[in-house]
Amino acid sequence: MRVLLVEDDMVLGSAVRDQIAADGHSVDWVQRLDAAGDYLRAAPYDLVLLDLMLPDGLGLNFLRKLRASGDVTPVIILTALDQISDRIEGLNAGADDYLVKPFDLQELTARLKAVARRYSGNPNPLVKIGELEIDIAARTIMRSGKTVTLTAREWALFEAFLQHPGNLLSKSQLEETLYTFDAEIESNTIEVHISRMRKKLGAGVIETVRGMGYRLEQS
Amino acid sequence: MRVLLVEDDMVLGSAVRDQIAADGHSVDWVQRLDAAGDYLRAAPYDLVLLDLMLPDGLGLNFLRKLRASGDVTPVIILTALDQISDRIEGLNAGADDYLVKPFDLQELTARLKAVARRYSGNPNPLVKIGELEIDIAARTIMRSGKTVTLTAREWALFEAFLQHPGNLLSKSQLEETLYTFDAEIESNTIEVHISRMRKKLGAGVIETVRGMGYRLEQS
DNA sequence: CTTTTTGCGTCAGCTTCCTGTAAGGTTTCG
DNA sequence: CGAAACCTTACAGGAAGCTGACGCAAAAAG
Repeated sequence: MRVLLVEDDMVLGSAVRDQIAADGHSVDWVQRLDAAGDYLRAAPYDLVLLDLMLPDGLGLNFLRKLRASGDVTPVIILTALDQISDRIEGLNAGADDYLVKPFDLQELTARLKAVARRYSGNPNPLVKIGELEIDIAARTIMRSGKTVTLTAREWALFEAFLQHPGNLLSKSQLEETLYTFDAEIESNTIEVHISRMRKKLGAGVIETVRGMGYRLEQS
Repeated sequence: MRVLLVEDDMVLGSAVRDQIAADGHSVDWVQRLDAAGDYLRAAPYDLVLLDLMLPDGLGLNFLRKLRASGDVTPVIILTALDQISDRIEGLNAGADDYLVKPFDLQELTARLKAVARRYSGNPNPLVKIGELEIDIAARTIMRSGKTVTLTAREWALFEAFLQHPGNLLSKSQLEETLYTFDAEIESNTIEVHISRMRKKLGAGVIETVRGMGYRLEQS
């Protein structure tokens, strides 16, 4: 993986560069933002590590311009700012992840791996059920090549099935995964969710056992 | 997934609660440690998010006591401390993971998933009877590799046999497992159910003892 | 801020198939 | 042989489940 490191602190920069190199990636290290722009224009990178440097918004502006220009290279921002609002601002500006200084280098390694997995090659382990390919970590389901999007509640239910493969789950069990106190729901909420999921996942994935509950098809 | 959030900061707490809810989980949010103890005693949770709040060690003590009491619920600690040694102390106290404030909500989501996944996937014990493999928790019966599906009533009867291995069960006893009230059934309902079960489970599994009742084949 | 979209709980009408009953066949045993 | 006990099949009724529609509220878009 090719990494561009934008960091003005010489000590931190060299430490990060060495760590990334030790992880087996190639690193270009620049100290200034305008130089970073040149590097990005010259060659493609798989990841940019961007130190926001000073809280004057220059780093964020750089990131916004980069995104506005259509560049989708994953960016992890490094920041000493400890306000959540700044972090969110960074993510809104188009960052993919962040690291708060001081961070330890193992954490950096972990983030690198995560981003690398997310954006390149074949990533997380897949669970296959019939014609479905499920990436639990990414919350992604592919159904014969097409992406299936589940809502939050639907995912919660689907996850409950995945965690108990082949098990029969009663409606009350499923309700408990959605609601804190078993509110003795006098309606068919679960049935409706199951119905909506079946429409997305296809028939035959979730089996009904009359009077007892539901079960996920195995393998 | 059922999550207990222990957080005294109202702003951060509500943000975290909303994020967890958006991920499709149910959340109970308490502001004080002793309340957290009550909640944990009252109901099982799949995960505890514990803010250490102040660096006076109270949160860590709470965690240590929890572990000492035999509770193994996964715990992620939230901490403002940015010293690696403090994180290690938290992990030693029995935490499963940690998040350093301020943290990104997506990060929280990722950790939730990771912890939830780490603690799932425990296979159920199997009971073997002849060529049948029975998973009582999953309410699943495998007959020479193929899944056998029993209806609600059939499973209720089968469970009665399983709970009294080798015992002879009279028809009236079996009727009582189906009808809580003494429903004085004037027909051959049990016989019919037994017949239908034998068709699914195979001959020789349920033995008839003329004039007395039925018995499940041993071993 | 207003408008539009989306998620989700509820309801009502429809469909499915479980289940109790009965009727006739088969086995067991005096 | 005959009666009692049990087995098996068929069937109707109704409970359990399915799904399109609606409304509200929250989020996203403008």
